[in-house]
Amino acid sequence: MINETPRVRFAPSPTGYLHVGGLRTALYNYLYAKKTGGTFLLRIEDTDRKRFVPGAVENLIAALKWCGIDYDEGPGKEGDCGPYLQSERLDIYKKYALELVDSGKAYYCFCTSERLAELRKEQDAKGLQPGYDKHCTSLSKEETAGKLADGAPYVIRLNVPKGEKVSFNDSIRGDVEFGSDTIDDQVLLKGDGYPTYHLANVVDDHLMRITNVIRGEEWLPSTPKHILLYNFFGWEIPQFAHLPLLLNPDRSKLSKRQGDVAVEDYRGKGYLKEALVNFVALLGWTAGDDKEFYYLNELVDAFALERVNKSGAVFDLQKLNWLNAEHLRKKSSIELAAMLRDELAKQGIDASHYSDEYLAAVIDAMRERVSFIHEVPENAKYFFEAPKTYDEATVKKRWTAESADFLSKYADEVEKIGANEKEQYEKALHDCADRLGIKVAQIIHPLRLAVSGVGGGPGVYDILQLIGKEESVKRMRNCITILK
RNA sequence: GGCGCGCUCGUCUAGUGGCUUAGGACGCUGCCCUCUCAAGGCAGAGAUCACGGGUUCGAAUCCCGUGCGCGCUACCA
Repeated sequence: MINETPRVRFAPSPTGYLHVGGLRTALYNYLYAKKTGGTFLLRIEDTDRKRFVPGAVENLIAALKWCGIDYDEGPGKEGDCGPYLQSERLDIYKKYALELVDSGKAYYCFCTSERLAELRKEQDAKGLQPGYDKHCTSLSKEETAGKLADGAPYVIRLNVPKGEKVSFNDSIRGDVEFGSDTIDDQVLLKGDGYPTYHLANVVDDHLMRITNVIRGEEWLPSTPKHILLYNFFGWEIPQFAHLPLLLNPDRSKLSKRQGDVAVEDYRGKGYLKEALVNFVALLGWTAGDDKEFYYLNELVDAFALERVNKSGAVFDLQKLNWLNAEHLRKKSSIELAAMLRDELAKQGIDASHYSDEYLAAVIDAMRERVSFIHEVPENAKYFFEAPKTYDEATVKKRWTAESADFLSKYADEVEKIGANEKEQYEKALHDCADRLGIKVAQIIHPLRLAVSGVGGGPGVYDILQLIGKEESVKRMRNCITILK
């Protein structure tokens, strides 16, 4: 075990967006670092030039930042281990690859992709496991030097020994063992001079003094290659922890094909960062108690790597939605009012003449009834505009032959009210019902319909107070003429 | 195919040999509350703990085998 304060990293390849699975990996690394007083770094693994996406790194960093996950070292936050973009460290990888060649732990390979394809076909036909046949290890030093001098294209491959056991301990899975015969002579340095993941990852984890490698389970099968590399270099092996996968509803690895996978997708759909982070933290980890509502700082206190599960977890939108509603209810009205203002603009509703106080009051009336901010204008547009239509089912259920008359009488009463207070509206309604000798419900339901156009929502008196006396009366009269 | 990992309600999970008639949460159903819709409260349906063998007085929990699922098997990460 490495005896210093923990140093962990999130090492994504910049694909253009932050995958929610990546978010969870980043989060667990972050939580582990914060919990143990360690350091969390961000390293960008951009070693595949074919997959270069402009702006991807910036997007990734922005997404992490939005989630509240700050790194101690990384792009833009140089520590003493930079640069943190692998594409800027090419000479380092080459140096180490060559070192391995010198010690016989790696070798130059000049095989063409055609020969490799042919080899693969043969192995396939014979039912053998695919893998490089060490063909180029038979080259003499002179032959190799000659080819290199001729400028022949080459790669550098790992020289995997035969008949050995490669084992390591995983914090989540315990001891894992692989036979070296099942490990391919992995390419370490590609034809274009870039390293593959395996080389770059091991070299950087060592150089950056990483103590705990916390990454997705998809890396478990290639870990023995990494172990071999650490051993060949004579480096200390970090403690591994392979996280269970995030799954689609059909239990395959969470993919774009079956729904949203990018943090920005969820952000765009109106999910709160607090809810997303909370939800993703619970996919594969629990403190062991019944607590399910967490803020990031609480997760730091509660987190324990030993309590991470072994099996994959389906990304269940229904539970995410519930958590979003929970977090929505805990946020301040002021904060939500600002979000509501943005949302109104997005939905093309002019809210410039509404005060922050008014929007906050609308939030307070609606917050227990929605899971997302965008549902406020969607479900309660009547706080901003008079209803243009009346919900058919509600009209059928609540509007009777006498409704127009009752409502008209109530409108008369409302006009006489002095203060715009919900108690006043309520008192007026009870008085009106008493005088007419009817139940309050006979006015309330048509009233709600008149004022909101729909059958559900906050208490009617709250609605009346919010939209005000004049507007309320106007809506009542208007409804009467339309539905009469 | 090979290698590896996994397997408790539909989903996320608690459970580390007796406290378990397997607990909680989401979702679902019903009731209560109520001017409506929510929220909240209460209740309910929902898991032969993948299956089969062991070990043990006793197993969801330990061991072995089988099955199923998933991941990896690239000059992608």
